[in-house]
Amino acid sequence: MSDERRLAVLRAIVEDYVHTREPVGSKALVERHPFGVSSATIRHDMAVLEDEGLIVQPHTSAGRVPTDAGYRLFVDRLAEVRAMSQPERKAISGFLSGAVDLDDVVDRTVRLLASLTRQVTVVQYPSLSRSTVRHVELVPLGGRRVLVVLIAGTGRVEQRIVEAPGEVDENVLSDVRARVNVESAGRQLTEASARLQALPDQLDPAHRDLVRAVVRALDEALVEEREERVVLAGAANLARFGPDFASSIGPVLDALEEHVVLLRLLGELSVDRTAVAVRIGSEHGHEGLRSTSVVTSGYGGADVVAGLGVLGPTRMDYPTTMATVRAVASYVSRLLDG
Amino acid sequence: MSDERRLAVLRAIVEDYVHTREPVGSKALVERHPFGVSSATIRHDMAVLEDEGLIVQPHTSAGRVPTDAGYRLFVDRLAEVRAMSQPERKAISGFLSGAVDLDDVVDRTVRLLASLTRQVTVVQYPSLSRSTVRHVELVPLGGRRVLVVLIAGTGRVEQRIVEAPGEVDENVLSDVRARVNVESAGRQLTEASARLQALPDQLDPAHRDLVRAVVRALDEALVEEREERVVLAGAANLARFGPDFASSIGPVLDALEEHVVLLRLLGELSVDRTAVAVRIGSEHGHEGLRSTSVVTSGYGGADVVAGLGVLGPTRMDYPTTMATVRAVASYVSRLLDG
DNA sequence: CTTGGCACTCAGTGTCAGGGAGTGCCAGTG
DNA sequence: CACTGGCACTCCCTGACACTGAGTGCCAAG
Repeated sequence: MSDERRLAVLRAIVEDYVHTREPVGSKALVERHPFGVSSATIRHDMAVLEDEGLIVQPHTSAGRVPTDAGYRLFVDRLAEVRAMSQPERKAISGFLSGAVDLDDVVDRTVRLLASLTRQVTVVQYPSLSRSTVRHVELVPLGGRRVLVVLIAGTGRVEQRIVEAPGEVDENVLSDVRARVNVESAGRQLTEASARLQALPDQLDPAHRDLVRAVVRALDEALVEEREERVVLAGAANLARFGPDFASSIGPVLDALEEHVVLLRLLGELSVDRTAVAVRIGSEHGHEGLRSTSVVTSGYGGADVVAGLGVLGPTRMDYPTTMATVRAVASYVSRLLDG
Repeated sequence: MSDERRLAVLRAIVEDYVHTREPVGSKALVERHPFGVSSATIRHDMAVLEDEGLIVQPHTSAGRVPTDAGYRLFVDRLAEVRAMSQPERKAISGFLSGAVDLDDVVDRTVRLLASLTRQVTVVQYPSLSRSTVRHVELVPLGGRRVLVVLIAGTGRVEQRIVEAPGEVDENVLSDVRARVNVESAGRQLTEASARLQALPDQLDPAHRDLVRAVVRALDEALVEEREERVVLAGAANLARFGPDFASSIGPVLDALEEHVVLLRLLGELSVDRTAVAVRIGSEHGHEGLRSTSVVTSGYGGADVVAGLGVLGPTRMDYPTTMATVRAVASYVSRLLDG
């Protein structure tokens, strides 16, 4: 049993299919690859591979196409990780280092990934969890409404509107603002949250309700880490995936609007969170994304704080995509660390 | 010359075509509409309408389809503006009033519009121009870098990173922060910008360079009004526009990624900026959007500060779309005003 | 101005045959 | 035992062809 050659055949099928987008047959295969055996032999190997569930034929008398399992084996054992060339690395770091603020970093990252991979890309905003509180601002909006603005150590900003129980007095607000900042500024978010819990009781009972409202809003923003935002780019590439993909385009667009789904995909990272993770076709268990694969990685300095990734047809160039995702994630991390 | 009936024929063609998505012929037309004349007569009317460039036939022996000019005339003179029903109004205001902050208002608005119209929707973030400065925060990021955060009266936040000429001293920064806020807080953006221009000269020469850098960054954020952000929703609806639209989907997705294009569309509002504006097919002069129409409106309180809109195939239900856009814009305005 | 009649055009559909690519199986060979 | 060449078979794809149906333009008559 030439186990070796059978895997080489699988690799060749994957590579050819990714390249031509058409089912690959035994004859074409021996012509393009120097196996040193005849097409009949390859046919036999292919039959075995099909028995193992690694390839299928769309219909009798057509070539073979890799299954999800086939791609999985390819990614795990056959793919040679392509190294990025020097100019590519240069281009990545150059483009990213031009960013002026956090929004811009995220924005540039997602666009860069999209243009490098020509696929759909997703970048998650860095999460607050490991971050510190830089400043808290309270802005009276007139009437009973107060805008609470939290500036985190990363530069990220959380906003929230609060209804006070009664008319808001500017002096009271100043007092509360000072107290809140004393308790939270410079501290880890979780610690700040704990300290703020105790704050209402230390204040003039008359303003307790207002303080409670403010604290609750802040606390929610801190602990819940709600509004985990993601940014998308390259949706236009969907149209370029080819006519065989056209039927899936609707469901995929649906999924892309469901940011919750995307966050889940980015959240389920591998054990080593900075490693590149690949989920193929039905592996990620979302109906609308059955014929797409997702390549993700964590990024963000010493503590990994967020994920980014690429989404494309299962028939994608895994080695290149994985290399690109890894390179971009590493550069963004370095940038945020510095 | 029964000018009257000819227009009625055009209206019927537009309505039927929007409904059936198929070229409409004279026979089908007289069956569905009580013109009181025969199909031959309608045929004659249609010939005239075609001469006037209001309708065309995709190929000989097919029904007629409205041209951009036909839709234009329909929108300008034939469409009866549909009123929103009571439950609809209730649903709109109910959904919008649940918003907790500005981000949430924009987010809910764009989703609401998308689900009501089942088309692609765009909402522009409220612009700063008429707004005031609420607070300016300076955050040392270590080394020579300083994060400048501008909180505007609307609750909008602008961020920017500045390289100081030398190591940043926390005390100096506090001083600058105080001065900047004195000069700008509570003032109109333009006025604040003017005042800040003069600030560097009033300070200790030793810190002038730092101050200049900060002021320049602030000023840019104020005057340039860069990063006019837009939010999208309903891109998935593109796939539902039907197979005849499938060929345009790529270019349209391209255009949607070019936020500059969208901003231009939202910016070119009508004379009365709160009125609903419609641009049909090639009217808006963007190649990729040749077969789409855009329905927009300004929104945002006493001073109109931003735009929102709907993008769909030229073959869209204009009366309903226009009514929806108008209603949503008016509710958001009211919400932001209150 | 309207109408019914008529000839014409053309997209869409269904059928059919031929070509091509690919497969599975089998008997033979080193 | 692995590999090979040969062969019959299956099924997609394409082009040709005819047919149908919807729609048109034109015209002579009401």
